[in-house]
Amino acid sequence: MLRASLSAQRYDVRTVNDPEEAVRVFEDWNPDLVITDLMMPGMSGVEICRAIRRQASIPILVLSVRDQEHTKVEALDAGADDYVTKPFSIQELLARVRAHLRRAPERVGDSAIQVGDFLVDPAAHSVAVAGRPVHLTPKEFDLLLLFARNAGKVLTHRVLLTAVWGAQSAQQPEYLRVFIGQLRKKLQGDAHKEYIQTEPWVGYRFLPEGAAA
Amino acid sequence: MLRASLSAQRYDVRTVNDPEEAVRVFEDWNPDLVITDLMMPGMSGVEICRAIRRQASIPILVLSVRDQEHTKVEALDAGADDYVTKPFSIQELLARVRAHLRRAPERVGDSAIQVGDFLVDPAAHSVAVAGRPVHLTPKEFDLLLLFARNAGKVLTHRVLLTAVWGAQSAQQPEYLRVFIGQLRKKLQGDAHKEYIQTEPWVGYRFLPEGAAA
DNA sequence: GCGATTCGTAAAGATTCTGTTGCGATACGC
DNA sequence: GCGTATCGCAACAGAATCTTTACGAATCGC
Repeated sequence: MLRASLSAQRYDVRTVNDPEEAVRVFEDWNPDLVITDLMMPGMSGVEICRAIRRQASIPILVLSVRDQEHTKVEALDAGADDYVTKPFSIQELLARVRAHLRRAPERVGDSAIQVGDFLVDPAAHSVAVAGRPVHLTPKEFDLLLLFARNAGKVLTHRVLLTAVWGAQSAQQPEYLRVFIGQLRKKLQGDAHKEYIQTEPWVGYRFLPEGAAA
Repeated sequence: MLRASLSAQRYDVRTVNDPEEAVRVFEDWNPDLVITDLMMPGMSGVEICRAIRRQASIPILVLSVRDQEHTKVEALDAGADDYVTKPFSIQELLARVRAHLRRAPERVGDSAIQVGDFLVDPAAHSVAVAGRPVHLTPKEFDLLLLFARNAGKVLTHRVLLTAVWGAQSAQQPEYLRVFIGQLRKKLQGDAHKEYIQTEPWVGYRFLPEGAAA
């Protein structure tokens, strides 16, 4: 029924019945949005959220009969963007889908980013600076990815912290100081370039071209 | 109660009671997320969504006692990103807030302003005068941004002070004197132009084209 | 003209932020 | 089970910014 309604709105829809098929279709097809049930044979919806989040940043909409608080919180914190309790109105669901897709064009895809001296590949979790491969830990990588996607702009402490460490850590700028330091050290290499500028009281700015140190 | 819960999570919260105050606080303060009731005296939540969408792309979360399908659809299509029906669980609301803020860095929206000799870019926190980049501290930048957005108009002391230092500092014109002086010094460069004019007993006027000194 | 208020400028003091280091806890692979 | 890599967290010196004060010059009302 859901499928029919979505198709009627001229969305291109694929339905799957088990997690394995989901993974396969997901990788082959690169959807713009995922709607999943919390109860799936073999893998919970929460695990699905996490699995998708590792690969892509598309909106995830979770459906469930369960209306319990902690279930919702868990799913949302695992990366879901919305949680709709059954039974739900089709019109509402379509409106929510529209709302999430409205944001879609603003989202940078998960393809590799090349800016300035940098090549950042989210899929491979690899980074190269001026041709030289650099090994980054997951948190360092998240940080750099965010910078690469917003090259030239100042990212505030709060934005960086919420994106990498979660909203509850938004008041801990110590983390940032430490990881910015590590990133600078790893990125610098031989060239005496300064890739990450400090904007005191505000945040940091990433210059992929580098600035004379 | 909502305010207390959000503050407890160390969010910086402002509560308003009517649409006019909402607009004022919104413009002065530039929040990262808005939570609004659908029922407000004087302006419907739907209108609020539209009004905010015209200016910014931050997430809007609508609360309401109304659980009717067409109400939800209307709000979501008007620009709301989420619709939560009362009574709701605080934990769920907090989780939804986290989910929306997680997306925040992808929406660094404000576009640069170009007027006269000036290029002011809020996203990059950068300023250039006649092509020459100028470094400004945060307070200086806020001040210049306000001027750039109101080029040619006289901004009163009170307006400037409340915008940059907050309402409680509206009676401290010393701040202004000091910072206007610093701005003039930094902006002037070689060209002997006067960009900020004093309007005695009233305030200051910004002329992006510059006037002969 | 004269007093009162405001304005411009400089500098010192206080405050907050930043970069760095180090250590223990935890998770992971072998 | 063990070693390694990563993360969270605290402490510190140093830097950048903000606040406050002071004083001469300019402006206004009378």
